[in-house]
Amino acid sequence: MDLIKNKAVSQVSGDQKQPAHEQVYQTLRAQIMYGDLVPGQPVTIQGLTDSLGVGMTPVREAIRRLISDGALVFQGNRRVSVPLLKDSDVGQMIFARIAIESELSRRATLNMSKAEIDALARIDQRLDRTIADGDVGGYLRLNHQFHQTLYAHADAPILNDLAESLWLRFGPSLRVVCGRFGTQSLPDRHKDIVSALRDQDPQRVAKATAQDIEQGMELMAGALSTS
Amino acid sequence: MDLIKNKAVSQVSGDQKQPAHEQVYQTLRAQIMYGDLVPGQPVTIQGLTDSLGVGMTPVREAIRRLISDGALVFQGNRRVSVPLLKDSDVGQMIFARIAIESELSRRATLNMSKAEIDALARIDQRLDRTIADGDVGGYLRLNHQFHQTLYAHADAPILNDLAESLWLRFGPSLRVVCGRFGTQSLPDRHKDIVSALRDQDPQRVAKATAQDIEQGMELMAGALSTS
DNA sequence: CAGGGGAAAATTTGATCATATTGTGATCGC
DNA sequence: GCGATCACAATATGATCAAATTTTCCCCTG
Repeated sequence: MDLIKNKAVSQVSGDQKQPAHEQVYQTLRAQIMYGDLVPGQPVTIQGLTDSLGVGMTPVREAIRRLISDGALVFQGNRRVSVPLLKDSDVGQMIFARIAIESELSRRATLNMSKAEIDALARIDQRLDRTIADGDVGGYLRLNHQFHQTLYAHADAPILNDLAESLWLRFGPSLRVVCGRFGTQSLPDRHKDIVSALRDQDPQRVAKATAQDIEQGMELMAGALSTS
Repeated sequence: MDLIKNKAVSQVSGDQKQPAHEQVYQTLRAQIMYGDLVPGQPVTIQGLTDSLGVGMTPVREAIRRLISDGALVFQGNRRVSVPLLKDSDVGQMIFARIAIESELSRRATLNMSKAEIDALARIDQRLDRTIADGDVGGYLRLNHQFHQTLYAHADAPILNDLAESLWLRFGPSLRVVCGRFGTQSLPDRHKDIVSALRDQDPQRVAKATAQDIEQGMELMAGALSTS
């Protein structure tokens, strides 16, 4: 929905001479990660060429990239759709996210200045407001931004790629869960993370990150199994 | 080198009407993982269309997928090349591989029948022969096949994807190391893995896998830092 | 005579290619 | 050494072909 709108926005925003296939990739990526596309929903090339106003080659390339990312799945009959997670998928993700993102948090801890920690705390404050307002879209974006900002300081591009790949996979399902249960019940261990960061205590930061992840994912697992 | 040869082979082998972009992807993926392409070597679209005998659209799609896999890197000026690992990259990979692949081993242990363990042991025997013969290409393929076969029994597609992504990233560099030091010095904890599998001891399987990974990766790290 | 099953046509979507356009790097002249 | 021009490679589009799904219509059966 409103795919054309997004294109217009991306044209206005300060993008200078980025190739079209990159634009399409970023646009679709955001739509998937923040749940604008429903799990199970089919994604067609021609539909995107029409709504985005670009040729089919850039669209095809963007779709291929997203398939390799695990953000889209190839359904055999050369149909592509947004993946729907199973219970066992969530279990694997809990394990992988805790392993990788705890390590990213640990590595980031000693690299962050006071100002950078403050910036992180400000993101969390805005996040609280979205939860209070029941703004699901805002919550998804800011929650991702919080973790992304933290992990960026770990200076570990490969681990970062792995983490991003996982976020991309559970994004659509998380949206569904939030839509069903609202934002009130969402856990938020971010206060603990920020506090541990100020103390420069890598172990506590990693532990708090793991708890944040586990609570969020368990909630999702529960919601998916009762669907 | 010999890109046309590979195409011919893939046409002969039992592939029935797989789309060309999938073929190209598989071909390039194998060439990267098993080190037929040297790190730092530029990859051009037109070069591949000529050597593979297909149009540029399938080639473009395959390259995009491999970039998302981390198997190729986009060098900014719309140049694409095989990545060259840095020390810190190897450090991240050691952590991620041990975390993910140990878990895969653990999960696979109780799922494997006696016959399947025997098949794994046979792969390892063939592997020993390639080491004795100094057959680097054969070693890379069989080593991968050993781990891949083991992990396939874990029934964990997401963790499997993550592991494959990592293998794809260090493949070219591993080839370089093997080429420099030969196959004699390569570690092989596979005997321990098989033995622990026969005992149905998940913890020992995981431990042996972690040791196998650590030894191999440390060797690679040492070789890369002295280059 | 009505309802359901199946086959064939039509529409929709995907895959590939050929071509035009644009941007980048290199070379040659000043 | 610096700047303009030239050549080449990548990007993007539209056209064309192939495959799959859906729809429709006819025939058979109850």
